[in-house]
Amino acid sequence: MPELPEVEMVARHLRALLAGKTVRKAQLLQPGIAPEHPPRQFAQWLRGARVETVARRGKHILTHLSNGRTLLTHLRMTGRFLYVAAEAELEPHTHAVFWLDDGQKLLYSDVRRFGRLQIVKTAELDETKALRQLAPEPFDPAFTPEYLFRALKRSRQPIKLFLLDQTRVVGLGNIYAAEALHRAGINPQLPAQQLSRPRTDRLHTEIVAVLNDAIAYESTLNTDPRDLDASYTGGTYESLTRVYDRAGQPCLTCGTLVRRFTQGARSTYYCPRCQRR
DNA sequence: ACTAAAGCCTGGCTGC
DNA sequence: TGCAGCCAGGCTTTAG
Repeated sequence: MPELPEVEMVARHLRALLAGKTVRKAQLLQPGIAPEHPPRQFAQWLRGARVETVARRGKHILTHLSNGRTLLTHLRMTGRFLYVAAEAELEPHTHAVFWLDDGQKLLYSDVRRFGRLQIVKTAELDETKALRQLAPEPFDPAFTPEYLFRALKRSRQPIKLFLLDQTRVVGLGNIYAAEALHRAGINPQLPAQQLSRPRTDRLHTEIVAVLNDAIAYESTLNTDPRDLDASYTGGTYESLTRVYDRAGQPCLTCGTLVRRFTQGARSTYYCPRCQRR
């Protein structure tokens, strides 16, 4: 389940693999993953386009093309790219194929078809629905403790749900939201607007730190750009998790048993001792 | 304006 | 053994 650090790794690897290369031909096999475009239109916009660079915004991957368009990708839960020889068999659940001018092809595969591809004019990127509402990047100077405090004050939601809302904070998913709250010693049920200013500063620090730690860790572990999906299927972030998916096991800080409960229809993990309201 | 919940999907696991 | 039923969860859409 790629969150910001895993998407960052995929974007970096795609950049290394694709920058300067030309898409000879593209094919959309499963139109449902690109609902904005007819498959032929999708293929036409990519054919002959050179990849200028690959960037990331939140959990979206932005592949900038020489024709003034950008391929927007969101992997959601199980989306992944594979970089294989042009004559290689297609992986199961391959929904799009991009033949490159280096004798390789890029596959987009997604078992559950939650992920989405979209092609937009690069000049209109910031106005697209997918990106328009997003909060500042956690590593951007605009993401300050003041920003976070003001956003928290406007919400009565439990803070865990607040952290998952990409219009307030970008990049956290279920795993890193739980980890950031654990590191900051905050109970996931606390109403967002009740977080004090000092604890907001601490939370801000831990959000940035947990994402940075994950990126640093995955960077050392996954150095081959061709391992495009190893960063989130190879058991990387699990090594960083101190509460996520550890219900019934001792908290790594204090030994109290980690608890799990359902919040917003998904599992929240926390330590009842370290994370008081 | 805000929050809550349903729906999208399918593989893997559990329990009968 | 086989199979029904549940679970995983990011995001959009719909309902309240």
